[in-house]
Amino acid sequence: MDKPGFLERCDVLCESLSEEEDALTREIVARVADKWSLWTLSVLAGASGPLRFSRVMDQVEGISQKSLTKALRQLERDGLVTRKMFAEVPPRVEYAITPMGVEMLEQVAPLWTWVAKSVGHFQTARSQFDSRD
Amino acid sequence: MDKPGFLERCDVLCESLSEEEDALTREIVARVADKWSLWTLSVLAGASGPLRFSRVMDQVEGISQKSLTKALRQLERDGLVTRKMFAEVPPRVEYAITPMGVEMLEQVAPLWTWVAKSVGHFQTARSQFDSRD
DNA sequence: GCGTGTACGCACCTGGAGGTAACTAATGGA
DNA sequence: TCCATTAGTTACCTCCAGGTGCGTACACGC
Repeated sequence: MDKPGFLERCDVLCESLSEEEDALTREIVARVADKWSLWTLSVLAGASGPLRFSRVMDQVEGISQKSLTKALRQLERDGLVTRKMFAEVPPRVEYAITPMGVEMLEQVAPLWTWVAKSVGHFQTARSQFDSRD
Repeated sequence: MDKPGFLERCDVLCESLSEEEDALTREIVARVADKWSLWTLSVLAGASGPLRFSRVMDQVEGISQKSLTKALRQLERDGLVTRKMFAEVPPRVEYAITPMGVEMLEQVAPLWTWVAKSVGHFQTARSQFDSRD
């Protein structure tokens, strides 16, 4: 079996990263699979401009206030989203995606579409496995 | 802000999936971020052939027996890995990556390398955020 | 006889993710 | 006067990932 392109590229890259950088890389990649982060980001990407907290919450169906707050904070901390507070009452806060956030989504898209396209393969693989003794 | 390519493609794809297929898609994507699954898969990809359980465990540094068993079972169930048992004592079991597993890694590679390449951006974004009042 | 090696399964423990519900502060409308 | 609104925060609870450690079956070399 040949060493696939994945390893050729990644081994080299990973060796050049410090332990701290490696941990951060894993953390960022992990965010892709987070239940809410990517969904939240894609809602902001799909909007025609900044969105208020409650507008985001409407579109990310099923999310709780607490989880949305947390997801947005993390995205903001990683520079994928901006947060703008207005000194009004009732409070108004607007969130927008950054160029970095857009770039991130673009990187995830091929993987996502491949999985969605291959969903049938996974279903049959699973049912085959499950119907064994 | 323009609707990025991610959504153009994914919205269409996601609408054509049943609720069950959509859940499965999310589950598979989540596996990418799993602490051990992808690492395990890449070890099998990098080997020149099938590997015994303990050989995999040597290379996936820090994993526990329990977690490796679980990761391999999931990968097998999803058709990304094959498991061959030999009726010997002491027991021998060999794991190998499937073509589907290789394909999966190839899809993940660009994302991973992009993140690793961008790790500096994330570091500065975080330290900026953290040094605010 | 006795330790060694193998690929687990099982029981127990811990931390973190994530849900619900209640509280907040100031304003404008009924 | 009373109430809804908004973007949180906090307390409380549950679930699950994942770690540790132990048991196991049996052939082999010493």
